[in-house]
Amino acid sequence: MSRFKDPRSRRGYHHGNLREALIEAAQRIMAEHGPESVTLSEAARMAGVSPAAPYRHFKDRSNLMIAVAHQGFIEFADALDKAWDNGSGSPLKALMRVGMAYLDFARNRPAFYAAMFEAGINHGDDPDLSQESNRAFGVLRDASAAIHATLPEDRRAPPLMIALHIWSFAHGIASLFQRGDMARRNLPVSPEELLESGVLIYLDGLGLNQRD
Amino acid sequence: MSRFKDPRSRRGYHHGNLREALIEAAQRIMAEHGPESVTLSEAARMAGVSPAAPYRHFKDRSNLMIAVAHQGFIEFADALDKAWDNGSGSPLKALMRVGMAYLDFARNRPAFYAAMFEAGINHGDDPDLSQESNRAFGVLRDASAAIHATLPEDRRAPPLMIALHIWSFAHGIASLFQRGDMARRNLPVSPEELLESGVLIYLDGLGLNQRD
DNA sequence: TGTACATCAGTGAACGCGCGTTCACTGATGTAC
DNA sequence: TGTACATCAGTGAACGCGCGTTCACTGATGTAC
Repeated sequence: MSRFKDPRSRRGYHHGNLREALIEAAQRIMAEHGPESVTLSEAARMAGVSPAAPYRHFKDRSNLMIAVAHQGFIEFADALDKAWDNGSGSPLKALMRVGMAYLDFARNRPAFYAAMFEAGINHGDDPDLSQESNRAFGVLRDASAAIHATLPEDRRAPPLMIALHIWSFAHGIASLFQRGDMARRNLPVSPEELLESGVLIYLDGLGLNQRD
Repeated sequence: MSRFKDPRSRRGYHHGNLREALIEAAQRIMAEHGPESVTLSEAARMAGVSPAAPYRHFKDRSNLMIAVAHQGFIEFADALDKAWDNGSGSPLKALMRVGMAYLDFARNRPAFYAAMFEAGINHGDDPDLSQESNRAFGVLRDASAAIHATLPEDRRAPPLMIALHIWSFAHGIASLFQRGDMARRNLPVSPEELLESGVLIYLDGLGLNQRD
């Protein structure tokens, strides 16, 4: 796969993997020069093909951006699911792993993160996109449901609400402190510590027995 | 002020208020066609001046975007401060007002919100910008300190940490559900209810007496 | 196993367009005296 | 109160550039027989 990243490694007339190479190129452009710098021409150049070639795979620029977001959600959902690991360990530990995976993704895949959440792409428009985004959220829902099952009944919030709370919290931390702008702010704690402490306080408020 | 929004209302050779008119125009372009569509030329056109005129006020396009973000943070800090209202009512009520103002701003000023948080502008680069952004966060810090003072001592978290938690939470909800992409998701609750319920659970975890 | 053919995934030249930016300029405004 | 002058904030024409997009084309690949 990585041999296609280098234009020089192309052999012959057909690229063989152009679609993926263009997504990869778009992602690199975003990471290095911001989302606004992504153009079909530049992506074609990086992939080592003529400027007309991308039109075999993408109708236009925005189509490419949607593909980047789609790929991002696939990897995002995979990462969350791997962290979840079918809830191994205690529900609390599993939930925390998912939260940390969320932060990791925002830090290590800033271009994907931007395409997914900040590029103004309408998730409803693309079924594939919303399917993957639902899969990612589904992991958080599972993790929340597992936590929910351990809570005292009189203080239970609906599991979906718990999932939305935690998703929002993780997303806020990731957006504010894990990338670009504010990441350099002098915080007294790391984003990871911020997430963990906040979630623990929140779960305390739901009556979680911390020794679970 | 609003008479400058309409190019036809210009009288004479000098615009008289071009800088503000360009910021206003950039904001409208962002709201209608996204951040990527903002160009100095288009902003000039909307303000009714020649494409060279903006260069009297902004070095380049990114300079204009920074000015938009700056103006956004001024209005954002003002809105939070007004909601805070010197902590009138109970600390809890005042904090909730600030949180709601955060969501209101994201909904009603999407162009500002995008310029402030999603346009990849480095806050550290512009002292004016970071000053206003600090002022906005300062309101949340004050509100958190007021809450902190009412908490039982054995469970107190540092007030700064409380502020960071609540900021992240509000920001996550605003980013995910209050604008564009996900705003149309079928949520069982409104963003406002989501914020309020989450904050109440969180403060419960800190031992807040809900009758305060 | 070879050949004919259809299909696919690229080429490369060309075009129109709008943006960013510069330039010498000019109309309007403010102020010293 | 008038006048001279400096300064400021615009004009409008021009340019180079790179992008998006189209077009007829061609090399490579796969498959029927």
